[in-house]
Amino acid sequence: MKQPFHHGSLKQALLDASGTLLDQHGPDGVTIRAIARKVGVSHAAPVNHYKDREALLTALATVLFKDLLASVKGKLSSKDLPTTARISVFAIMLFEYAMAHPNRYRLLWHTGLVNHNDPELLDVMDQFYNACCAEIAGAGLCSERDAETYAIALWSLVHGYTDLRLTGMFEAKNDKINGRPRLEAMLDMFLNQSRNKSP
Amino acid sequence: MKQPFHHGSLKQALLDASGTLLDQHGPDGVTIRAIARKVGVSHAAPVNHYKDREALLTALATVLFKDLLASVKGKLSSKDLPTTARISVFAIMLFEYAMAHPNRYRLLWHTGLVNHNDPELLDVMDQFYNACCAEIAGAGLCSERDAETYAIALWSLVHGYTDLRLTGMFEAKNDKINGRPRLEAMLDMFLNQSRNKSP
DNA sequence: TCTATTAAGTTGACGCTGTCAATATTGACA
DNA sequence: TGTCAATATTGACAGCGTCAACTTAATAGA
Repeated sequence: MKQPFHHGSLKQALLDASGTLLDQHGPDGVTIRAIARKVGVSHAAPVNHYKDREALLTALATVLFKDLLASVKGKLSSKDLPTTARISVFAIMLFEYAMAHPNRYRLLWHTGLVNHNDPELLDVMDQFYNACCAEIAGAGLCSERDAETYAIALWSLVHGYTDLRLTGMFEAKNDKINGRPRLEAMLDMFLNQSRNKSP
Repeated sequence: MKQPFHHGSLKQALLDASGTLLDQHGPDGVTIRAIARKVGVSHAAPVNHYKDREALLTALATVLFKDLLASVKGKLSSKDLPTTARISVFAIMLFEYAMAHPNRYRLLWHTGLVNHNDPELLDVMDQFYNACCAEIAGAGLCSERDAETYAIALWSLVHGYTDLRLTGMFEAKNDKINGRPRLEAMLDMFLNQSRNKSP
């Protein structure tokens, strides 16, 4: 019963191995054959659990996104933070995740490898978006009418900076002020300016 | 003299074919062998002009980036616009370029295919960054000390929204307000808030 | 003008990839 | 025990990037 079939829980093992390969060798290193080798199974075994490489990487991206969302939500619910600080935490956690696990963050948005129309992935991304909107709405930084635009702007700002930075942008320049300090300065700008606005 | 060698100007022909393939089939469709077929040359001919696939795609990305920069600069110098409008033009042109040529925009930032440490590409990206900074500095929306942060924030905002949108984000939702109108609303927010700030 | 040199293009091979069809094995259930 | 379906293996195929060996062509020097 423990090992109901030949391998047992190959599906999960494939996901685990994929995650390791992703961290070590980047998205391009996560090949079906490499995964199979790592798990110690023949090169065609994975097809029984995932239709093709895209399906496997989409599943991996979904798991990673879920983890990220969970840890963000966890951190936000555990601490009792002022509303604008909550937004910063949200943004900074995203950025720090990407810096700690660049290849994971790259996979999440890799259109060539991941199917962003997959319902499961779409669902967790939607939850992420809603969490972002909730933070903005809760902060009361803008009119309710503008909340959605505001939330998208925040997400775009963080994702844009993160993505640019992962390509190496700004690295050659003032790298002591770039990175997280730069992000915090941008958030400061973004949030403080809003506070100066009358409701 | 016109055709100094077998093919003549194979190097340029390879670039042209790559551009067409990119538009039609996306970055993954731009394979060395497909390019060679399109030009009508053997599969190993390109190696005489580009060390490997990465070198070829990096050259293509450099050309595309140069074109984009030129058209942005052209538009900005031709019209006599108020300073904040100039920033919007800058941002909107970037976004519209990506919407008109999604695969080109994807290639520009595709870390797996393009070498973002290439000096030529680095140079044109630097020019782009400097142009962005110049617009911000010229607008006088913030203290000189904050200009760099402001410029990076603007670029991050536009790139982030563009990139998220290219993955299909926000498409299922209110798609009449998303896209360019949403970007304009975000820019409005971003710029107007700054104007309310005392100097 | 003839020849030597070198750049440019061809051919064929290698190992890698994803995917599929055919086959073998295993566990579960009747 | 015997059947069946799920699961894994094997082998094949086409496509890919890249390299080495070879052929062709254009230029440079005598």
